[in-house]
Amino acid sequence: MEKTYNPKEIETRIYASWEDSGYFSPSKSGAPFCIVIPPPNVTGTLHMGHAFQDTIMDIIIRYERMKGKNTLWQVGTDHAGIATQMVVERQLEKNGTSRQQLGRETFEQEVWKWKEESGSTITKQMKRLGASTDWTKEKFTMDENLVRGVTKVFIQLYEEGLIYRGKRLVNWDPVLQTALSDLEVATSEEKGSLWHMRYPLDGQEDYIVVATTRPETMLGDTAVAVHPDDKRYKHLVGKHIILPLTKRKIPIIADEYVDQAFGTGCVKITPAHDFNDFEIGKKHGLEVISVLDQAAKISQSAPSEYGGLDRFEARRKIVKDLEELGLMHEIEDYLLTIPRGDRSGAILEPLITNQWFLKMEPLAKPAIEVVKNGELKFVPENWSKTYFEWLENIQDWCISRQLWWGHRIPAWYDNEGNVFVGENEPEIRKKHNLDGSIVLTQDQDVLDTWFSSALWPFSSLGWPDDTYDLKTFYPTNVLVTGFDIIFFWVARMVMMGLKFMDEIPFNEIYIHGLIKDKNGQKMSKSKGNILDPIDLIDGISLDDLLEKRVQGLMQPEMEQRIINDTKKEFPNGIPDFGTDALRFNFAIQASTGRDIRLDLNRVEGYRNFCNKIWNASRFIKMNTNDFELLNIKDSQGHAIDQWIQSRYAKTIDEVEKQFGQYRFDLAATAMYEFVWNDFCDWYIELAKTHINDPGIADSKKDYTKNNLINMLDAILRMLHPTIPFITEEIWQSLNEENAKRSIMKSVFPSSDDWKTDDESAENTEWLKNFISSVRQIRSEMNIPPKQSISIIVEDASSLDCERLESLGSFIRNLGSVEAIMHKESSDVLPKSAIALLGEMKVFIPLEGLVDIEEEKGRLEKKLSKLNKELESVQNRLSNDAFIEKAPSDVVDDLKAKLKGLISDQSRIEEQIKLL
RNA sequence: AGGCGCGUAGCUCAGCUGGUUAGAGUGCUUGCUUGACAUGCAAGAGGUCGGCGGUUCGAGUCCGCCCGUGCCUACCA
Repeated sequence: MEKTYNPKEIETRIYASWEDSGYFSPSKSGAPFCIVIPPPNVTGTLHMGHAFQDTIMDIIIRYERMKGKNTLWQVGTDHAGIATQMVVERQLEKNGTSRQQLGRETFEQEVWKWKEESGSTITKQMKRLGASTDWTKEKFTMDENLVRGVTKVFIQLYEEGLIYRGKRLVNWDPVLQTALSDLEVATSEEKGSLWHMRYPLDGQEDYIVVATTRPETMLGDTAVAVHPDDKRYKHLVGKHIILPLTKRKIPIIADEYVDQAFGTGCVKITPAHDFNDFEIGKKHGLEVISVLDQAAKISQSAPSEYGGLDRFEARRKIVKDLEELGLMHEIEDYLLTIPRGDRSGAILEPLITNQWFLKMEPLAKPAIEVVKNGELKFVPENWSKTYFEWLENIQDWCISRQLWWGHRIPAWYDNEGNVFVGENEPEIRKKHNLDGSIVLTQDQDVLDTWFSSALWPFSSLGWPDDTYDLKTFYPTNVLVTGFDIIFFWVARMVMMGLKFMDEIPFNEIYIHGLIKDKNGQKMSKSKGNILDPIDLIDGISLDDLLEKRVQGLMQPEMEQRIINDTKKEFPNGIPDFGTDALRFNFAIQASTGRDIRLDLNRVEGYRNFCNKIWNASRFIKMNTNDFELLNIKDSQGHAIDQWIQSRYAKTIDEVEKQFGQYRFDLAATAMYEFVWNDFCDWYIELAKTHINDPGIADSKKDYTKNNLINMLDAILRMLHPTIPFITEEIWQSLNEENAKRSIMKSVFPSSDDWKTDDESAENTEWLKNFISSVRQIRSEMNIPPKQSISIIVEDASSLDCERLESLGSFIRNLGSVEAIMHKESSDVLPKSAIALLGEMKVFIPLEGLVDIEEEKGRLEKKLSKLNKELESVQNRLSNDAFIEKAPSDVVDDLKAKLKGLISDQSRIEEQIKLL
């Protein structure tokens, strides 16, 4: 072992050896256990959220693998239609071309090229994180079998009447020029205006006032609506107004949808450009006039002076024109909800277009049922509520996208517009008996990316082929994901799994929190607060970090702020913490909360933890002749050995319990505390004394030496799922046999492996308390650590005496005590500091060491603390209701405690008097 | 508007079905070049658990209201 812990060197070397070993592949023995990865965007990079999620999945997989399961962590990436197309288009733009100039086929080739170039980034990052995914089975959502799967699913759903095509109002992104599903709409509150416009009544000199946030849509108004009970307007229902600028005569209708209290109580109805208006239009048989084209420019169906104007230019012109006509009643500042595309950020436009839809209700019902009946569980359970809420109010899913990158919709049209759905053109011709004279053209659209992602749990395992993986691993065991994609992905996978596999895709859904920055802000490129997990692993200079954060900013005006914030938060850049430290940090932060704030100070703390493990191992190596296990006759060992074993057994039970309920934070805490506090701070220190005690026979010491090695081995195996690299490195160096194997294929420890001797364990607890008391006095009395002291004990029980006899050397060593004396009744006690240990008094003579007054002060402080507690205990015990109603063991415990407190109190008081 | 979550030490967070003196990491103070580790060791200070009320023998924990804060869903022009 190297003298210093150097994570980087260890980690890259070890990952390569794992990959070569083939250990990530299923062992094909034992019960199957499988996780499919939420496929990241193929051209993306790994962010902190991925790193966190991957760490959790890897902990689970490594744990189950060590438990002897036949494990598969199925890995792969998503083609991410919109995101990827956008990136490539931006690149083309830089090179002075566009997808339109290239044409569809060339463009697709360009995307594939880009995918090949950048697709490995995320893979490389995952490897740095130690992900034990089976890379030989890596899938991509546009792989051959997945394409076949998507087609098969589409055809079947179409044939069952669940997929249909229709001219509907959809969320339209005028920048990307594609339809989006409801889920891809991100609404934000933004400042705007509410324009109150006068609409002249037909044949009268009067007008009514309507309010709108979007005056440009007035060109497409086909009615004005009022509430049927509204007395102000009752007489106008059935009459008409003359729509300004277009001179169109449109009716005044009555509909309960109208809120009388809002604005004037009159609503303009534009069925082609508003979802509500569309419904009202349908109900009242209104004309649908679309006045915007796909780029959100005014279309030819509007008066020619507006034709071709961008929607916002049109707005300004219309407002101006109405003002000139004296028809603008009032303009009010207004806060409104703006729908934006979650990818492009463009303001969306409700637009009438031909799209493909999937009927959701029949699919949603069984998906609700499996969670209701407990077949499928959310962890934490509460998330099922969110899941139900969405599924119970589900809308049909617009699955077509006007993109070039994705799964092409398997539908063809003839010249008359007849639709044929099938695997390919020849098949369709055969099936429908269409001869060569009939021209068929394929639908130009592709499917929503989530359509193929919904099949992932089975398509990634080989479906529609009947593969070993599919047979063995479906349904998978657990899905690990964030709450932000419960609708997008989780619910849809459940629906598709039930529909096409007749089984749920996974038994449990573990929903974890989202990684936020130090200030609780979501990490995003635009905020400039993103961190690359690799930069926490390898470290990064401030300059490099700044460069990364301001590169390719969408809003360059943010640059200065980002630079300032970054300089403030990371004045010296980020140090290299290593993968294991980052993983341990993720594990210990993985509690049930929704936000996980990254705190580099904590990561540093866990880097120190790794360093601690490293050095403890070095110590053991040095003290055991290179981890050499000795032949021993002693089967029990010393009390300290029994104690650490029993602590270990408790810890491993705790770890298993917490892993079982996805509380990686509690498991990690238990491991941390055991390793550092129990093993390093106490056991190793005690073992030093034991091993170096010349009065003890080597045969006795050998047990402890072996125990150090065996405990280390068990600790490494316990820690391995969480911090795989350092544990592998040390474990392989334990002996020659290990060097040829891997800790990842070793057995996860069990408490059954350790006999625990409570009596020995208690002796050691007593010893710890004794040493702590001495140290406490030394420290509080400012007795230099090197200065040896003598101690005198009084009122020692026979057990105390026995323990002092057998464990005295530890006290002398760890407390810098030169002599321990028993006070005889005739002895005169020198002025001393006192500690109480049960019935026993421990005196430290202070002559020549410290001021007596100081000890007095110390005791008085102790006494006042004691008195406070005593008071509270007495109060409770003097309460009859408590005695009567509280469980007897609680009462008994408290009574015993009272006794102890009273004894301590009187003894301290006595001592104060003595001083 | 509805739903969900959060508010515990300076900071980042635990605290399970209510029961000793509310814990950890980090930071802070004091003392230590201890033969594994100063990425360390030992000791210590620091909290009226957001507020008010209720249930209970007993509340950080359960209930209600309020304040602050975050997220999700929804058709107010």
